[in-house]
Amino acid sequence: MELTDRKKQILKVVVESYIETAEPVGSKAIVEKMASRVSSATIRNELADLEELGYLEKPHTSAGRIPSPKGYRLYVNELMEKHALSLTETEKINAAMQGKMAELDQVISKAGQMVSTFVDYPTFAAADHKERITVKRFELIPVDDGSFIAVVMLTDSRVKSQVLPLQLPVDKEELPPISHLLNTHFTTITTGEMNTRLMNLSDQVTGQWFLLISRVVEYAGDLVQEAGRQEVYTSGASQLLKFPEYQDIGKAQELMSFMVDNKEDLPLPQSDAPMQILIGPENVSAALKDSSVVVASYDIGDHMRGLIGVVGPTRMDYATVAARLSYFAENLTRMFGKKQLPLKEDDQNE
Amino acid sequence: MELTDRKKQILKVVVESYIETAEPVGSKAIVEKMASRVSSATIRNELADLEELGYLEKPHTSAGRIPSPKGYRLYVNELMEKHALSLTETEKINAAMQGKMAELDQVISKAGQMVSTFVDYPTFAAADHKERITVKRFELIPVDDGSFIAVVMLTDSRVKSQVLPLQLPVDKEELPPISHLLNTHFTTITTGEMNTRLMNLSDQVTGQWFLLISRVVEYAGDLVQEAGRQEVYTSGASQLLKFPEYQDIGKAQELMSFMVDNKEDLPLPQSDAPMQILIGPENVSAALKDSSVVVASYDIGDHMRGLIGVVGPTRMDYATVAARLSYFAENLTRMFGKKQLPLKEDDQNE
DNA sequence: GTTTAGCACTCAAGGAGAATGAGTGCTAAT
DNA sequence: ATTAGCACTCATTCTCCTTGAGTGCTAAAC
Repeated sequence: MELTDRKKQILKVVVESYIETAEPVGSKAIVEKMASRVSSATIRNELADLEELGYLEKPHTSAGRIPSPKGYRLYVNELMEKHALSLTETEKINAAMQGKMAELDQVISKAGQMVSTFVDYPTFAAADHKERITVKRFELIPVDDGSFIAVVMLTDSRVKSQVLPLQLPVDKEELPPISHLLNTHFTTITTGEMNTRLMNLSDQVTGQWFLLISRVVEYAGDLVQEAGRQEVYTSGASQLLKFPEYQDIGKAQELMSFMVDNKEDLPLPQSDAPMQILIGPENVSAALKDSSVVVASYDIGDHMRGLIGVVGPTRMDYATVAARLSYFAENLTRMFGKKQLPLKEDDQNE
Repeated sequence: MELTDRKKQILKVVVESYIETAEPVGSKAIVEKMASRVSSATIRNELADLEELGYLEKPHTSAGRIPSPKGYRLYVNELMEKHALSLTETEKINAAMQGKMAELDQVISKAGQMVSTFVDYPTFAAADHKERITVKRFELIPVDDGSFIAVVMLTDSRVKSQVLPLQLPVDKEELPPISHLLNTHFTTITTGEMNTRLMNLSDQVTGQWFLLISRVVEYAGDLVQEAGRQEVYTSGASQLLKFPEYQDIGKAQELMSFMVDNKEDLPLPQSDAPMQILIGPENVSAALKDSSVVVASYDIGDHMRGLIGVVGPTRMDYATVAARLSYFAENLTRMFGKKQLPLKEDDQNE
């Protein structure tokens, strides 16, 4: 059987109507929304065909039709009209993005928050490192006899610091040579290598030095570890509850517990394309089997990619969400992608 | 009318039964759980009295009784038996607390998480500063011609740092005197005062210096501002959905949106006492009018107090929650309260 | 060979009673 | 003061019925 233009037209009407109302769509309703004047009986014949082809489903015999995941897929691929943003919409987005997204750590989560409020769906946000993060530079600052500050700069230009206390007093004069040693031997390597080098060092320096160095290396190791771990932020999760498909508390709780309490376990889709739409069962995660996700990615500096996913029922308003999300992602890349901003200045080729 | 011992006894049975089952409690069920052998008719008379006194309520004429907020209050104040933790419970808590709570920033949120998983209710966590936080020390580290690292140590011993880029190149030699200037003029003062001093400085130093200093002061100002702002963390919010009282999606969403998306707006109860129970309408926040909160506080260092609140329906298991929470809070104070740990070493009396 | 009118059929949703049963309040006897 | 007993209330559940939206099929019309 063939998928005629009229069948596609009908499928489009069904999808869009169902997205709007969450109610099964009947033949009569379709007639009214169609350009060409045909009778409801004709539509019914076409609907039967579309169902046989797998694009539509019936909740029960005497209900209208709802789109199947395959139906949504066709809609998204071929039928959906690229929704252009209105001037007021772009203005609102631009205004929102003016805000203070200076701190790199905050960019990712803030971006997710903004998208969530703007598309009216829950979102998750994360960042992918293209390369492994290591320590780029150490610096030690004396505080008093019993403690000092360790400053650790990572390859992604983030700088972390903490007061580290010591059992033994340390001479201020000794800190510069120690940090020199750290910089020459403990940068650009993995935590594993750090530990081996630390072991090798144990009989080459005084116990005093060794103690201090191992404290710093431990701290740096934690940082590298933590930086490598994918931090996932979510925003607007409570909006899920407003959708009729999550009125069933069981369904709601399943997804909700992922979104708010087990963000780490959310399997993030790989993002080769700038934008990707995952419909229902296309999601790997079982918790998302009845939901859809629209994911976009954007550049952060030269070595990181931010990821924003919009989560909703399969009946999500793909056209609007996709339009707004991609506009956001493009602007984020524009703002943070190049190494022009306060965020980033890798000078590895020095 | 008087509140006899038997009435109290009955009230206790009603509260505990209702906490367990979430079903109105009838006179017959009460008889079975009472020590003294009386008939259900007698209980009914007593129940009528208790209702008249405002301790109980009826959902409708032919249902059993449920406790009113006043009833819960009496229960919590007088009737509740202090639930002692079993050995396995304390062991589990102790084991959980061994974990890595080293980073001060993480202590607060981690504490909330642990309590949530341990009491099986959602929690919020925050920290209260007893004193205003200001900058304790500045340090500037050269990176390259175009940028430097600003290290800012706050009075609560947290150290924050960031790469700050500059338009003009800066001589490494100039950084020490600049940080000396910052340390003598911009520590221990409010952001407002920082700005006035910055203004005064404008015609006393070169434009070069001024630019650099104002970048640092701006950064420090943001930090102080941010440190002053109450950060609120929540954990386990999705557990709310498992309680029958939040099966009504409207109710659930109201509280949920506070817990996951507007944490900042959660009005935190003041914590003079080490532990406080707020029942239903005793909560100031309208969103919590039908819920109860058990709050405990613990010391972090000498100048901070952590706050953990357990959120649940008014039908919350006060005895168990209170016991576990207070055990946690005491241990947290033991772990972080004194200035012995990696966290804290204020030497203001030096 | 489409298209359409017409009709029988299906089935969820909603409403009206009726039965059930848990629970009450009251009264009169203990 | 307590209790047995009884009439009463009312949410819940079930059944039965109606309604109406929607379908599939057939036979005629285009």
